[in-house]
Amino acid sequence: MTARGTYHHGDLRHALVVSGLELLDSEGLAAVTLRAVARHAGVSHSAPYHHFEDKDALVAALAERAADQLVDELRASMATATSLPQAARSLGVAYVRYAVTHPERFRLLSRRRSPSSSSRSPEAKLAETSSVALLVLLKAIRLGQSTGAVIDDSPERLALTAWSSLHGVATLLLDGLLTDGPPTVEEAERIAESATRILLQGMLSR
Amino acid sequence: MTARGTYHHGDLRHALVVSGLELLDSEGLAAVTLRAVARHAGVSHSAPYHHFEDKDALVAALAERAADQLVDELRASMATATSLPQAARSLGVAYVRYAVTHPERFRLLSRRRSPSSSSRSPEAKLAETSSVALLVLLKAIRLGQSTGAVIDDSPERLALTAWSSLHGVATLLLDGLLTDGPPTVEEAERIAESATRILLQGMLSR
DNA sequence: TGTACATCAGTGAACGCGCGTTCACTGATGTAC
DNA sequence: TGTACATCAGTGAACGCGCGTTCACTGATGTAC
Repeated sequence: MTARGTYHHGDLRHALVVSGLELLDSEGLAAVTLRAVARHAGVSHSAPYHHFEDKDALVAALAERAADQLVDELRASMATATSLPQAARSLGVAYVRYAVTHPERFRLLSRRRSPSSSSRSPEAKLAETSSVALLVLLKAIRLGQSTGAVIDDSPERLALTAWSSLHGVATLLLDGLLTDGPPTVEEAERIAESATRILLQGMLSR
Repeated sequence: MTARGTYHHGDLRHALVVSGLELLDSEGLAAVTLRAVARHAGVSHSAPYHHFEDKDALVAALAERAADQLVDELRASMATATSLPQAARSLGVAYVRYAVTHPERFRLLSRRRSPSSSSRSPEAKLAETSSVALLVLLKAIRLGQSTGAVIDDSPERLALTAWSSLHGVATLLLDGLLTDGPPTVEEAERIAESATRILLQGMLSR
């Protein structure tokens, strides 16, 4: 039986990821160093090398976890929707809410791909994240077009425009440019809902 | 008479800013260290301290220059427009074009305010940058509303939605999520124009 | 159940690195006479 | 025009720091018998 805190056999990898996420959330990506993560987990600075090839691999694991979480929340937000437009609206709000409630994780996911990065996994996850959201938007738009409710434009272009707008809302909220002081979740949801509504209006036939 | 390269009396400060911007453009913000900038300018690593209080002050100067440049380009883009909607469209394209042609400068300007940062100047500039663009959007929207062409919604909300969308387009383009590979200026302009057009449609009365 | 042993997760000293910053200096610039 | 001098921009050695990574080690875990 492993005493708590020794981490022998198996749970240190998980503990390091948790420590890394806590450090990321509280002090930002720059504070996520191998030594700081090990320190935070109560372990020597060389211990992580038994679980991660190098620092990049640890950060990649953090990004992967963050991406999983975002995907889960986006999926959950759509679960209760009873119509596709409503699902799209919930998705938009959930996306922006994730950014505001987990700003550093959102920034980590938004980082550009570094050339020749060690692991491709987090990038793949990010692409998947985009795909999940874009797929819902596309479905809503195509359905709307088939009933004549949505204007006759390229559905991909419409979806990308909506997606861009939500990403812009999220980014500007994090930069503090849309609110006085740090945005509250309520403010963020209200702004996201408003933006989504205007976007939907712009895509409806007249 | 000062020999070229000695920088005695006056031009080193400027040369350091230029070196810093070149380093920023070519290798990103992480590569912008005091020592690297001095090296790039062909000067000892302690020379910058005669012109900048510390590293933050240098980076602040880079941000200020980048903000000035962006404001200039936004203003120039509007100069040739003959109508306010056209001006708004030009503004949107110019904003996204700046982001794509100067990605690292755009990221520097988009960074969140650091708490208790040394100089307030770049932040003020960034706010001004937003103001310049938002002001034009607001003017176009209010004029449109006065003639009944634009829907009767909060003009501030409409302007922020448009602004967010453009910022999102710019950010996603830089992250490579809207194109295969690095976006070309032509792709960026086309996407920005398309997004702006859809947004305008959404704001027109039916 | 007990004992010998192989495995391997975690340790801590050590490495080289580049960083920001300080400081006594030096030598070019420009001014007073 | 020449000379003495004050100024101060740029120098280079030095500092402490935290980083990523390596490596010989040790001691707990779990297995073979």
